[in-house]
This record gives sequence, structure tokens and C-alpha cells, in this order.
Amino acid sequence: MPKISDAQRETRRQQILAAALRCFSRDGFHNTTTADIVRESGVSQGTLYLYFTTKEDMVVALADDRHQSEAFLNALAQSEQDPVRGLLTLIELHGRGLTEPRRLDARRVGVQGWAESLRSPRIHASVVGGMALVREAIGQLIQRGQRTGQIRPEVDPDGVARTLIATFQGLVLQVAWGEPVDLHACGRTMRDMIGALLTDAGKLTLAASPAFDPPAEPSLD
Amino acid sequence: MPKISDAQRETRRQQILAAALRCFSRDGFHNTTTADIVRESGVSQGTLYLYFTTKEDMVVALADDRHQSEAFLNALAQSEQDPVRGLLTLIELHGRGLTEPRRLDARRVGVQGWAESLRSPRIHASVVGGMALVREAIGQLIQRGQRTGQIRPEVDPDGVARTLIATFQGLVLQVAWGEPVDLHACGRTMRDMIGALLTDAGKLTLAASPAFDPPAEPSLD
DNA sequence: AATAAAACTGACGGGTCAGTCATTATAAAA
DNA sequence: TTTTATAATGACTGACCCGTCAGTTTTATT
Repeated sequence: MPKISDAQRETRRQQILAAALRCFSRDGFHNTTTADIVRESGVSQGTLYLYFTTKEDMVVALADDRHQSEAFLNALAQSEQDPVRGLLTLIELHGRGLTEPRRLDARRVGVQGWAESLRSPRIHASVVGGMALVREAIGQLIQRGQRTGQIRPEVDPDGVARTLIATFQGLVLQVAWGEPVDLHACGRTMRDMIGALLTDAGKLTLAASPAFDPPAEPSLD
Repeated sequence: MPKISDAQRETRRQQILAAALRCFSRDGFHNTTTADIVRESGVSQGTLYLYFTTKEDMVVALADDRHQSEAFLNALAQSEQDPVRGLLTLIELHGRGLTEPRRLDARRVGVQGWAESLRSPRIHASVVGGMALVREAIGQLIQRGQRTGQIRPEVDPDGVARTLIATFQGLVLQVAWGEPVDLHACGRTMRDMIGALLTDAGKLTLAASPAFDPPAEPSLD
């Protein structure tokens, strides 16, 4: 008979993770001490280790959280009828996420995780696995587009998917560095990237898509 | 009356930097101790601090080295007569660099530096400054292309430059992670990106360019 | 109210590491 | 050969930090 419910336990866990996220974002993973997380979260040193076996555990948990929310975006884009619209939607959704102030810490910690995954197998697995989900989502949209004749058959789905993801990764970097990225301009360039994949029939679809530069609500600002 | 010449001093410095690069690549910046660099370089603990005032100094020096070699690629591309050819050359040169085994350590440490620049103003300045050089090189090529009528006038030079750089940054990441990146496919996608910027007159230039998929020597393998 | 199982606490131990400095080595000059 | 200024050394130190554990608190159950 445990004293706290699963919900309470999960709340505590999130309380610690949120504090860790703020610390990692502010000071970096290696310059954050467990004492910092204790201060920021309000739980005791010992409690930290009731919920996570090691500091690295927290990074992995944060990465997994991030990938879970990305999976949601993928599902949203897959639900589009038109695969080309789906691609544009995916780009738009991720584009919006690039500058959401709410996710500033997540982006900064995400970049840290990219570096950490060079030396930690666990973080590497998490990061690469998360990327694979997005890559497959994009690849499937492209294959659907090729089946409908909207996307040129000689396009390599995986190569394009990797390149699109690479572009977003780079933009995340630049935004995290505080660079004055003009996301409108970058969005246009990425729309052009998609446009270059299309057959003549597909170009009609692209022209008709309201996913970019909608009149009421600019998409990539 | 110094006991060693400037050349000797520079050699020692490079000896230390080369060792630091190997250590940082293998274990990451924060998991590399000065003792590791001592072991790898063969100099003593004290000598380290005759050449660098702090461990961070070494990271900055490595970043500056990297940017210097990138500046060389920029100059090479700028020397092309045709600006569109120049863009393709720039992409090809950086594309080749993506997989050169000789630069494996530099790429891995570069990714570390991207994360470090989130918390160290000095590294931030170095990394962002290095990127600005490449961005200006690309921006100038695009502006030249617009003056010659090869590139559509409504294209935003800086936005495209940022997006192209972002794509390369993402590919560097993925390659550093050991992902099986098909650089041929990514190269085709990036060529399409450039193609989407061109006017109809410019497309002739692109079609005639041997920069990609040359018969004898594949460019992005 | 008494009990007991689970959650929580925080001081502390064992270990690590960046940077220093008193000493030694080296080589050019006298 | 002696002198002297610079280079190199490596043992040392003071600070720091992760993870633990013996003891305390909380709360469901009896």
C-alpha cells in the first residue's frame, strides 16, 4: 500500500524534470549541479534519486518527452488528406515551434542533448530514435505523394526527409543562439524545396495550399 | 632573448591543440580532464597553462582554426565567374568536407562547440562569427546572381543563406552521430533548392553545371 | 490511537579536477 | 665556462560535486 498515487508520483517527477530543464537551459548540463536542481525544484537531494538513478537519466527523460510531443505533430500531418499539404503542414507546425517562447528551454536543452549524444549511448539512442520517427513520417508523406503522382518518382524519400530535418535542426541551432532568423524567408525557401520535388500536376496542389503565408495568421513568424 | 623561436612555439601550441581535439572528440569537452590532454600531448600539466590560460581557451582556439579553413572554401567559391556555379561549388566543397575522415574529430568537436556556445559568450562569439562569414559569402553570391538575372529578384539572400547553412549544420550533426546519410540524395535535394531560386535563364546555367554528379568523380559521396 | 510501510530529508564521504608554483632544465650570451 | 633569462615540470591544493544512507515524517490501514 503505497502512500502516494501514481498521479502524485508523476507530478513530483514532472516537478523535478521542469526544474532540471530550467537549470540545464540556463547553465548547461555539465555546469548544473544536483544542488542546483534541488534548489530549483524544492525537493531534497535524496528525493532526486528516488525518481532518477542518475543525472543523465533526467536528460534522457527530457529527450523522450520532447519526442513524444513531436510524434503528435507527425500524426497531425499524416491526418491530412493531401500528402503535399501534409508536408507543408509538418513544416509549418515545426516552424511555429521554432520560436514559441514556451519551448525556449526545451530547444536549448535539445541542442545540449545533440552534443551529449556523441558520447552517451543512451542519449544517442533517444535522439536518433526521435529523429527516425520524424524521418519516417516525412518519408511516408513523400511516398504517398509519389503514388498520387504529385511528387516526382525519382525523388528519394529518405534523402529528402533527412535534408528537411537537417534544415530544421540547423534553424533550431541558430534560433537557440539568439540569431535574428527571418523565419518568413526561411519558410519560403523551404516551401521552394518542396516545390522542387513536385510534378507539374503537383504544383497545382502547392499553389492552392494555404499552409504558408495565410492571410489572417502568418505561419512562420 | 627567448629560448625558442616563434615557429617552435607555434609547433608546441599545435601539438597541444591536436591532442585536445582528439580528447574532446573522444570524451567530450567536459569529460576531458587536463590530465587527459597532458597524457595525449606529451607536455606537462604546467606547460598547458603556458600556452592557454584555461581549458575553454583551447575550445575557442579550435573553433577559430575551423573558421579559418572555412574562409578558404568561401574564397574559392567567390572566385568562380558564374555566381550560380559559385553556389554549387560552395555546396560541393562543404559537402565533401562532411565525410572526410581527416576531419572527423573536428566535426565532433564542432558539434560540442555549438552546445557550449549556449553558455560561453566567448565560444558563442566565435561560432556565430564563423557562421556570419559563410552567410555573407553565400549572400554575396546570390546578390551577384540577382544582378546577372540568373536568380529571381524576390529571393531573400540572407534567408536563403541561413537556410542553406542550417541544412549543412543538420547534416554535420547527423553525420557526427554516425547516421547512414546518403549524401548523394541530400546533394540532389540541395541542388533542387538552388534550382528553385533560379529564373528561367538561370536554369540553363544550372543544367550546364558539372559541379554535381560529374562523370569521373562523384561529388557528394 | 497505534502500527507500519512508504516517502522524504540533508549532512556527509569519497573522489575528482582545474589551475598554481617552487623547482629544475635548457640554451643563448658573455 | 659562467651567467642569465626563459621554458618546462609535476606534485600539490583548495574547491566542488555526485550519490548515499541513517534517521524523520507522512499517511493508509487496523
